[in-house]
Amino acid sequence: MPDPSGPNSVPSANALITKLERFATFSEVEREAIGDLDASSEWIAPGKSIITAGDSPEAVLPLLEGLAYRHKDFRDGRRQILSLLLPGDICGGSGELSGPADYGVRSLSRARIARIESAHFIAIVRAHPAIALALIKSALVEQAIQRAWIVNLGQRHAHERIAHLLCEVAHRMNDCGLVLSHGGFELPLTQHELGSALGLTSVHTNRVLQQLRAEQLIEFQGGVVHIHDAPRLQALADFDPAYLS
Amino acid sequence: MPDPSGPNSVPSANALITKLERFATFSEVEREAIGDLDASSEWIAPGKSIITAGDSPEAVLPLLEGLAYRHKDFRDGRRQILSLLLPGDICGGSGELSGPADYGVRSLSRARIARIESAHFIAIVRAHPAIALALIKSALVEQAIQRAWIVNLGQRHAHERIAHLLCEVAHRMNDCGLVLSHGGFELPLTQHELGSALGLTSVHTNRVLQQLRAEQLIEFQGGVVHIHDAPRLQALADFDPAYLS
DNA sequence: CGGTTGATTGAGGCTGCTCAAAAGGTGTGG
DNA sequence: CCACACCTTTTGAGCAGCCTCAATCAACCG
Repeated sequence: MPDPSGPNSVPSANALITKLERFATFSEVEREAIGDLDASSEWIAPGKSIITAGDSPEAVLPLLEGLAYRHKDFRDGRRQILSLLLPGDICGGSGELSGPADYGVRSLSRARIARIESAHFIAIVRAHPAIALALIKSALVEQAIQRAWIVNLGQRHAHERIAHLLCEVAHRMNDCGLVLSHGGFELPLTQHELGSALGLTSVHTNRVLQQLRAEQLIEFQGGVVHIHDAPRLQALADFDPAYLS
Repeated sequence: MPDPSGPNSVPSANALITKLERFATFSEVEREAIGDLDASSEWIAPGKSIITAGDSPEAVLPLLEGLAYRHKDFRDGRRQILSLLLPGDICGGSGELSGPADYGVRSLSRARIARIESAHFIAIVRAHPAIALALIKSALVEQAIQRAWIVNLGQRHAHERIAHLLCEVAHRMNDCGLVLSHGGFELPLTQHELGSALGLTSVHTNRVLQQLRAEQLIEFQGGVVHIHDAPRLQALADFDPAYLS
């Protein structure tokens, strides 16, 4: 049944469905239940706030296109980036599902965000066990990623931290089909932001990036990452991609 | 309908049900679906391995009584404690739900662990949307706790880290009814293990604990924690308990 | 009482931080 | 097309929080 491309016939596959289908097989009924998120979606410019700490959007906000990150800011200026969000990831939510956000979310690039009202989201989960299971599995993978960050911040040295984060992102970008033809990928973080994800200052991040560049391991410029020697980078980071799936 | 205390009539309330009921209201049907975990449970001595990294237990292992922790070990001896597990928490699982464990789990005290076969667990989730939702909410809280650890490790100084972790544990212990009559609680970690949770060496952990003790903030000895000045400790840690529920 | 584990103390060193400034890039307005 | 502002990257110098190595002390246990 090729090309049912009449307008409004079949909702276009969106990043959320694509991601959840990594964890479960959905029937057409379930795909329709998640529905046409394009309809509710909105484009956001780079660097804009999607969720502010303390917000209660009363909805679930999946990221359909573009990149974003969660972050926690201190009053005194310290800032920690908590996670990088790729298409299919859920930026956050609240309402019946959870309390007000304990973090903010910002777009890294032009990004498209959908909006599923909390009550509707819960109704979907109640009605479709396959979706509930996929969400649980997806949450478990997200926990594994967070554990990897805990290990990174708690035990690894600066160059190991950078290496590990870039290995993780490279894999996740690949899963999202976001690796460019020449093998690099777009990651429009400043060195200051990269440092905030790694628990390092921008000064130190800069110096270590220069070392890694000098060793022909990676390149990080203009918001594009090139990994020149993946095996050596993975060895340096002690990276094992098993946790990402 | 008081006291149906005939043998094998109503499964005794267990810590897993108690925890999930913080997130949803269960009917008797749902409580029975989770079932009598006592039957499948086993006591484990302190300091024993419950899950070994790389394991695939093909089951979900809820902690019913006692304390445990997840940890990741490096070949070179570095170790990071990833989370503290209290009664009601799920130590881990694998099988259809997730890949092999990327972490190990050890008991901190005498502990009772239940075992729910993966296939059975998935059947329960499929059949009971209320349980699925409670699991999702529970996973979201666990993610929030992990984010707090990321912030701790990435941005806070040693004394702030210790303060924040103890605030978190005090709250969670209280939720589990594990705060002792005199206000303290049992946390049988060595200073070395506490350091492993905080990304610090045991030597530095020791010195900072002495400072906090000297400032009349806390006491940490013989596996028992006393918080002498909770408001000041929370201020030091910039602790806000909202994320724990 | 020796052995083991954990807490404590000391001295010295390194990773990563702070403060400060300069250099390079980019967009805007005159 | 230049001047200017702004942001990011880069570099330098000095400092400090935390680490490493090592030894001692205290408690518990067979």
